[in-house]
Amino acid sequence: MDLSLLNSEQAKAVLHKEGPLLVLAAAGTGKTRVITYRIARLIEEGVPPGKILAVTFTNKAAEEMRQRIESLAPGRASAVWVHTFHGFCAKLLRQHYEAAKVSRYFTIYDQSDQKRLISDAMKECGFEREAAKASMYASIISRAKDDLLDAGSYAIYASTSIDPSRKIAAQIYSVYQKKIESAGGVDFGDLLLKVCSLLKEHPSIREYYQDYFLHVLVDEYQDTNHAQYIITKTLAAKHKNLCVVGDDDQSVYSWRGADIRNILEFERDFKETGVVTLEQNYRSTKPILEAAGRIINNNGRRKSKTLWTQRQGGAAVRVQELIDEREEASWVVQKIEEGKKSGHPLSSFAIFYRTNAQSRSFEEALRRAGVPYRLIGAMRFYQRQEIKDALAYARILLNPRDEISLLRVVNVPPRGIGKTSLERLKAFANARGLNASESFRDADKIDNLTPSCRKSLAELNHFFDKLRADLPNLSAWQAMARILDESRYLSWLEEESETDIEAASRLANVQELLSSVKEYEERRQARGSPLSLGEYLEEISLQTDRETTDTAADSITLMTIHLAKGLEYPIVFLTGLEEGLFPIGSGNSSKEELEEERRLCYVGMTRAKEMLYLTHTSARRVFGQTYSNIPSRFVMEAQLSGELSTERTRDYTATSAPVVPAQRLGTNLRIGARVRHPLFGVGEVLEKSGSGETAKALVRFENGRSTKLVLRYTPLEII
DNA sequence: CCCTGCTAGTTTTTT
DNA sequence: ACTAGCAGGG
Repeated sequence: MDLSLLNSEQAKAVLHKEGPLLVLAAAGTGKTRVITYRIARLIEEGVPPGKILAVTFTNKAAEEMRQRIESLAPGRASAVWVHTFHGFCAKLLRQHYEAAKVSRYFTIYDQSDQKRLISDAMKECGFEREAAKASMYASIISRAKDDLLDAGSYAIYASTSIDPSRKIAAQIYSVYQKKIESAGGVDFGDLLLKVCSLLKEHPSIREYYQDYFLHVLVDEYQDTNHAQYIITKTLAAKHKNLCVVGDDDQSVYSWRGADIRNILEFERDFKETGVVTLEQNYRSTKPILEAAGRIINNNGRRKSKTLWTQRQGGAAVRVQELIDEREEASWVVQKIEEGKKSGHPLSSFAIFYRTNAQSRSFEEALRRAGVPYRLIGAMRFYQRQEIKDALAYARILLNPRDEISLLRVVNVPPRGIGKTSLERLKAFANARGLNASESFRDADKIDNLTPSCRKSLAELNHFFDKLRADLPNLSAWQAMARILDESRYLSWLEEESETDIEAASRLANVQELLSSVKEYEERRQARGSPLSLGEYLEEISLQTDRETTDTAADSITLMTIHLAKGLEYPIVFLTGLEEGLFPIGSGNSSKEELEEERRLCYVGMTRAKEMLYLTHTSARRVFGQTYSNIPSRFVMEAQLSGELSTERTRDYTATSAPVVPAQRLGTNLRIGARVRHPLFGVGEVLEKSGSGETAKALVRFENGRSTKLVLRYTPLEII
């Protein structure tokens, strides 16, 4: 192996022999290179590839790592265990389903399935009126699982809490857990939690894996949650060859349970840890690194690192203020067109934003200008209704107890099985202590069903039985094709498409799903074994987005900053740098939350290789209402000189409070009053609504434009 | 049981 | 501003 491509610190990490190793790899310092070289080196030294476990967070990262190992150690990469945490856990649970007390053919429920089930659980507990809070409870339950609190432990914890909502959460958690288990399902948190209990309660299994994995490597260690920490620690306990790579400055997933302490305290947790710090950046120009560095320096709790580069020169980071999000978008598009003229391919541009909603104005501007773009994330392929419908059929075939999926498609296409019939089915099931799926086949015994409904249920049952019987002889694609055909889902969409454009696009998506199954199948066949429907589902239920295979077309990229982590682009636009948007929710956010926003900003900036633009607007429409914004404190922290907008002289910390105190203006403002807005000019108040913080006024301005303004956020002046 | 008009939530980030 | 989910009538 050629080590000459590594700098001395990288080489130190690659060549580190036995014992724990912490690699603090700042942005763009060759983190993936270190981890893949290290694996290749281990293989070269005689470690069997099959006894190396490398864990990543995203499927994309896992795929990339596998490819890079393959190129360094040809023919041996496939034996290395390269997985996401969740993928690894799913594999273990299938392997040890009995010991883990899960159904052999368990279904992995994503967060939308989870939310549905939680709403059901809430109804059952009598919290119907709080249905809107399902996502809140979903997140409470998920965080509890990340912290390894099962329903029982959470109830104990809740009983000592003074917060009454904890007790409600505990009740919902317990009912939810019963439901998901009866449906033979696991959610993302369960994957981790159940593996932890498996390893804890079965010493023989634990010792087997502790023995088995000679080396454990974890990428993006700063994003691990407590459960992942325990899994890692347990697996590496015997050989103590644990190598973690990460950057505390890029920890941006605390809302998902990530605990930054895992990386900050690694040296304390694992005795005699080797520490390597990578600070030489190979990605960005000096001005970009310096600006990013000045910003991240405002964070208190971090392992101090300073990015540096040997590269000389580089264009200054540019800040641009725009009137509103429309102007922001057209300015960015204009810059892209200029860049294209001077020879940059479209693939070298990326637009980043804090929230998905911001993508819309960019999409509109790009479409208007005829610039091709790729939107990453937003409406994920596998989360689309029609895709979930199609997959629900497949899930039921494999896991007949899967109630969620059954209820999802039982009347799609319409089969005359409505709410009332389903209620009766559920009641019938409940009386027998079963879930709806389990008593579904006994439909003929259920009272009060209409004959047509009874007939539909019987037909559906027959359809499932027939396909289940044939399933062992079918490949994933054959199975999917038959499912979509025989369930009449496809022909139904075809019919609908004639009158409904949305159905047409859903049909196109389902057809795309079919071709993507085919693709998977062919890729797998190349490796020698056929792909079963079960294996296909396993792969994609942990996949949030289908990797875009058609990268051939030259296009620019749009995505949230979170999704941008780990990527790089020559020219980056970091947009919407406004107080309240980025950092988001300013005012009432804690110091920790603000520091996470700052890390996110740092992540976004350090994606740029050649040129970085920061934009902010003075007014932005949110929820259909115009808010007036001040530039993000991050703009000031970057201390950029030159082309900075005039706002630079403002005292940001002092003005991060609302521009106009609502109380004063809210009470003084009369209908008919003449007001002045810095952007829209002079106008007249037509209506007032709301009170206190939500007080709004409808103002017609002299340019003819009428806008409802939230007084708290609008710098209106009475004249 | 299906359709239509209303209401309420949505926009923080995702394995 | 937009939409998904729901209540109430056909």
